[in-house]
Amino acid sequence: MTGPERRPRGEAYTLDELLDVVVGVFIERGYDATSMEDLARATGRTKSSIYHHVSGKEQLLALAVGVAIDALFAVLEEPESTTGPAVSRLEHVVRRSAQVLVAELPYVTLLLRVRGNTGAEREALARRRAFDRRLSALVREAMREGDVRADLDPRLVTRLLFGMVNSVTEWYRPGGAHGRQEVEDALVAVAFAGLRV
Amino acid sequence: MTGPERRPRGEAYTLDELLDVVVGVFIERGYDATSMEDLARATGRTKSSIYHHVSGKEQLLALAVGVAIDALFAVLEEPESTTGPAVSRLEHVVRRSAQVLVAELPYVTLLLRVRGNTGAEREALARRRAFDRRLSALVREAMREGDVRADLDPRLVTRLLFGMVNSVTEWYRPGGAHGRQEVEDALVAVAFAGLRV
DNA sequence: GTCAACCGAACGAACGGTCGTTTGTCACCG
DNA sequence: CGGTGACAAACGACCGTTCGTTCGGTTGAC
Repeated sequence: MTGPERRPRGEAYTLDELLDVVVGVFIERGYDATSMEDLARATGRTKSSIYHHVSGKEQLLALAVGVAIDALFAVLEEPESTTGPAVSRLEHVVRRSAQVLVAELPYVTLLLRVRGNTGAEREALARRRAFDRRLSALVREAMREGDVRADLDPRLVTRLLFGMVNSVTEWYRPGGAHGRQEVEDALVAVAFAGLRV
Repeated sequence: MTGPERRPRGEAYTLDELLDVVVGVFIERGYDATSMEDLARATGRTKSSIYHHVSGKEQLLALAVGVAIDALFAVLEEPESTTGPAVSRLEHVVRRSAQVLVAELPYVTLLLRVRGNTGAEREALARRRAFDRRLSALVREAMREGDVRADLDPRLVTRLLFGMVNSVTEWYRPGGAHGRQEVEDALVAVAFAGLRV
C-alpha cells in the first residue's frame, strides 16, 4: 500500500513535492528572475539533483501550469456545469473557478502570469484560450435563454467576468482578511446582481 | 518655441521616446527577461548610449511605472471625483480609470505586473496601495450613503471591482475587437447593475 | 550488485554595467 | 564669416558575475 515510491535518503523529494516548492519560488521571485540555484536552495538540494527529476527550468513551469489548467477544465465537466439553465451553469462555473483558484492558488497564480515567451508558455496560453472559448459559449447561451442581459458583447462580458474572478489571485491569501466562502459569495453577488442597491 | 531640446544626430531619442520603446519591450518580453542588449536593438542604439540617459535598467522601470501611477492619481483629483454623491464619484473613477488604462495601456500594464522584487518595484507597489486605499474609502462612503449594497466588505468589493477594471490590460488592444466606449460602458454596466436581467 | 538519488565542479553563453574614444552641433569670437 | 572649443550623444570593446545545463562520481536502500 505504500506505492512505488522509494526514499533512499532521509527527505528525498517526489516530483510533486519538488513542484510545490518550486512554484512558490516562481511566484515570489518571478519565473525569469528565479535561478536554478534559488530552486536548489529552496528545496534543500543541489542544482544537479533537480536535473535528475526534470529536464530543466522550463519543464518545471510546464508541469506547474498543467496542474492549474487541468483543475480548471475539470470544473467544466462537473454535472452542474453541463445540465440546467445556462445562467445556473455559469454561476456554478464562476463559483467553482473561484474555489479552484483558492485551492490551487500558487499554481493558478503562475498560470495567469504566463505571457507566452517560451514554447511551454505558448502551449499553456493555447489551453487557456480554449478554456475561455468554453466560458464565452456559456455566457452566450445564458443570453439567448434570456437570463443574462444581452445588450453587451458576450466575449466582452466573459472577459470582464473572469477578469474579476482571476483577479482574486492578486490579493487572496489563506488565513488572510477574507474567507473562502466570503470571496465566492461576493464574487457571485457582484457579478450577477451588481453593486447598486 | 523649439524648446531646450537639441538633436545633434539625425534621430536622437528624448527620454520620453526612449521610454515608449522600452516599455513596449518590457511588456513583450517581460522585465526580467529583457536584456539591455534587447533594449539597445529595439531603440536602434547601443547599450552604452542608453546608459548615457538613465542610470540603469531599474530606473527605466521606475520611470515607466511612475507615468502610470501619476495618471491614475490624477483621476482622483478631477472635480467629478471629489463632488457629488459617492456612488457617482465611484462610477466616474471607474470610467476614467478605464480610460486612463486604455490611453496609457503599456505603462499601466507594466505597473500592474510589478511584483516588488527590487527597490523601484516596492516603491511602485506602495503607491498602488495608497491608490487602493483611496478607492476603498470611496466604496465605503457609497455604502454609507445607501447607494451601494452594504452587505459586503468594502475592501473586498474594491478589490473585485478594480480587479475587473484592471483585467482590461490583459486583452484590450487598440483597434481590436472592442472599442474604448464599449469597454467603458460594459465595465460600468456589469459593475453597477450586474449580469442578470 | 543494481539503480535511483544525489553531489561538487565545471562549462560556454549571456547578463548588467563601465570605460575611453569619436561624432556632430552649437555658441562664441575674432 | 570662417574657425574653434565645449559638450551632449553615441559608439565598440570589455569587465566581473551569474546563468542554465552537463558530467563523472558517490551514496545507500533493496
